[in-house]
Amino acid sequence: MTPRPTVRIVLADDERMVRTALRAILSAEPDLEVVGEAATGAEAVSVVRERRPDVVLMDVRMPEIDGIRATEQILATLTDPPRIVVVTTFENDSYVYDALRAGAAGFLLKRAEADALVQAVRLVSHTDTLLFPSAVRSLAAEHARACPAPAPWVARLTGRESDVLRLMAQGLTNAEIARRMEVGPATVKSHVAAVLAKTGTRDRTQAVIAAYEAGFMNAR
Amino acid sequence: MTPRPTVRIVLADDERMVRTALRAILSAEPDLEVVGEAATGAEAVSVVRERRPDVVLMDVRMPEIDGIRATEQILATLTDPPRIVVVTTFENDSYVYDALRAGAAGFLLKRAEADALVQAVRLVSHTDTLLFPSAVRSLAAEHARACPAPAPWVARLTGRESDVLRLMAQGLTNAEIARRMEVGPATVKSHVAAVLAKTGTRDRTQAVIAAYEAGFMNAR
DNA sequence: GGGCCTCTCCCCCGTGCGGCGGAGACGGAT
DNA sequence: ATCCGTCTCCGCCGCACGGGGGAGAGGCCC
Repeated sequence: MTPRPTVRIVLADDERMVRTALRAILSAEPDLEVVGEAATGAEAVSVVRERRPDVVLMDVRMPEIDGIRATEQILATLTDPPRIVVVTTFENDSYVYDALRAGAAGFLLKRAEADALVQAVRLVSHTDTLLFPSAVRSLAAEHARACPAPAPWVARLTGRESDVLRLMAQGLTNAEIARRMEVGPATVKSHVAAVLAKTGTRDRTQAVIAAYEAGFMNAR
Repeated sequence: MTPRPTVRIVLADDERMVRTALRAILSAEPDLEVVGEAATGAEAVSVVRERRPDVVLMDVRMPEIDGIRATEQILATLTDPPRIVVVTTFENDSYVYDALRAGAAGFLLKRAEADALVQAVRLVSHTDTLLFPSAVRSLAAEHARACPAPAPWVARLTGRESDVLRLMAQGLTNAEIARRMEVGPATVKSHVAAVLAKTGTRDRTQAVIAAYEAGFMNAR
């Protein structure tokens, strides 16, 4: 393997014992170096600004400023910011999503084995690769929910009917749709009726709901 | 670090050169051993069944059966299945989602550095940790889109107004909502009017759209 | 006691909407 | 040549909906 440069690490956790444990694990590796610790989110921001580490292990729950906000602040204020790995106890924590949105480079469970921790830090330090607990599965499941297989009726809509439904789903009245499509209002009424029939709905509101639920609005 | 047991690996990729390159990279590590190769999805399934590796590096695009289906079959038919890492070329491949749904333990880009590859294999071989390319960001972004920060008007709705909007967004008429809430139709009309005012919409359809766009339907 | 908000309910009125039935024109299938 | 699907448009009818304006009961705050 290529000779590894030293990875400079800052630990942010409000519990001293956790920091000590992490330091012990990481310091045992010759290529990893803990260059700073912080017990609060605010402290984390200033310590990172000062020590310029390669990687930050950030606990989510901390006094004053939580790990998510601290992550945001670090990424927003520093040029060439460190890779931030968010650490938490429970994997179905909703913090996962917040952390990702905040720009965290990785996510780790506290129950992870020492070995995994060390390799995770190395991995995240020199790649754009995110690493992740099995909580990603729920993310993927959520994605599946957000992008359901298009309902059968979607394929049965004619071109104009799709256009009409799309405009309906933007809250336009029949008259507005007619103007937008440059056809007569009566034509729009016909298309709307066809859409209602094919979607099995009784009014435009239900049709719009069907469009959303079918992921019709996400397509194209 | 703890003494590492040997990680047995199967490579599945339809291009011989890719397999050769991966084998060269992985074999350079004393603790990694390539115990089999496959050029098609079907072959991958049988080779894995035969060699019982710890980790499979699976290309998505392969003849006969693609990597996703092969992953599904392996996970469905084998007890104590290997950890499967799906490999692809482009990171915004929609295969990412399919791979996760199929139960892949990890996801790697072909452009990943050798170093990252080696560590990824080690990491995935002995943890339940998924590792991931920056494509996760798009997943997270998608999640953010599906769960946008609630629009300011959401907090301004009273309890009953929220109830009414929720039922509106299920396609119910005012009369149906009234029955469902066990109040008079006139009451529902009042609440609907309040909802329209607070959401800045002009009819129930637009209100329902606002509810969907604000992630109001995902809440609770 | 007096505001203020919420929930409840009433009236009238105009209209956008959806249901019904029909029709002419174009084009592709057979 | 015939049928079928699509797009275009017409009239009529009933009603659910939304706007406007109001009102009483209960709770909360000061």
